[in-house]
Amino acid sequence: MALGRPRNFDMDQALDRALHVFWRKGYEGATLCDLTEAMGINPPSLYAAFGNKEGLFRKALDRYEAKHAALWTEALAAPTAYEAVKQLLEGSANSLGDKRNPRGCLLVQAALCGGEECDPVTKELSARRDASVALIGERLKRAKREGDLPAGADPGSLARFVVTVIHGMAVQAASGANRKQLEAVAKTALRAWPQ
Amino acid sequence: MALGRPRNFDMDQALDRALHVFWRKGYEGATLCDLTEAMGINPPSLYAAFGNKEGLFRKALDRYEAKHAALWTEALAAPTAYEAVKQLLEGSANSLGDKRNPRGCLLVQAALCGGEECDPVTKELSARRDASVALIGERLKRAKREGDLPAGADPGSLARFVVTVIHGMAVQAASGANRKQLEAVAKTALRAWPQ
DNA sequence: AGCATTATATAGCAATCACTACAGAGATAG
DNA sequence: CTATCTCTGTAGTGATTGCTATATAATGCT
Repeated sequence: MALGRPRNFDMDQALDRALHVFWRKGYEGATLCDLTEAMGINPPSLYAAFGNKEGLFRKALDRYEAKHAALWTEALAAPTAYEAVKQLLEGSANSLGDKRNPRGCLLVQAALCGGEECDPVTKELSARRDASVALIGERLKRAKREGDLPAGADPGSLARFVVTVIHGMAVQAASGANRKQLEAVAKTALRAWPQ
Repeated sequence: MALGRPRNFDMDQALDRALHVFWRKGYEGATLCDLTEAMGINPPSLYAAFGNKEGLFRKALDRYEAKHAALWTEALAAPTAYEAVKQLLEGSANSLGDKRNPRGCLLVQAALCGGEECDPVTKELSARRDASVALIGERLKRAKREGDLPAGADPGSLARFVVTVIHGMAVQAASGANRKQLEAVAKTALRAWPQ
């Protein structure tokens, strides 16, 4: 067993609470007072466990992505590229329309921009959003090789379009759009599929 | 002429400078120190002219929208609904890809979420974004009455889709997407047009 | 000139920010 | 038991936040 006094709180639960705060208020908007209160711990415990505010945010971000990983891996494993994108768009609409969660998407609204002190966070979020473009792009390149996409189709542009719509839905969700409206957007976007 | 000591700075230029700061750093991220320095004035002058930080932001927001009004009015005045939406999407791609401006869209990134003190700003931005959905929706309803849209088309959903793509492009632009990539997204989105 | 009025510059306000020094509590090891 | 180690709660750190009190400068009116 570990030496010294044992930790008095559950890491996963505390991280979930922190995630919830960052999700609602963004990186800059979430104060340490907000965070410690929601996590049920005092500042020294937070700093001992997570380093600092940015470290806590990165852990919460990992947790956020882990919760959405299933949707992405399952969607991208679909037999056809169209089916994969359909699952991504509809799954995103469904998730963003879930009223049990805070509105919107953490990767979009936590720090689209901000003061200088949150520059690394802004860059990190940007990189993770770009990663999803690359992920879909790889799936669509494979589809093109397999003849699952018309010869004229551009996997890169198509991937960027899909992610653009998902992030646009995240903005809509942040404004209060409901699941039905988001599903209609997803359905409309699918009409852009080549042939 | 006005009574008392005349103002020593140009309102429009100062507002442009403030807009630029809010555009890059968002509402919370822009400090009064950032703003006064960029505007070339001292805090008392700012407060005398604009009331407070939120008042200044609202004025900057008006100025931002005024600069984009031409694109919208001209696009919505196009003879067909398709041409109107085409101009909106391509115009947005062009504007968001302009490297002379800060990245992204002020209405999206200034305060998608935040601490409690910026709640009215978040709501104001949300309302203005919704207004653009309504604006396009009205144009598309007219198009349907005129037979310019198929009977099965839903003007409301279509309008929300268009705005969703534009806001998604704004997120892409905030991450550094260039004009060419944004134009490709706009082109792909237009394929979703009914019939 | 003298007064009223408005803007400016200096300087600093209370409140809040992210973060930490310190002492004690709770565990293991010997 | 004592020694050692790590976590916890209290209480606060200096820095920065949005904002303002005060005195002075610059104008028009009489």
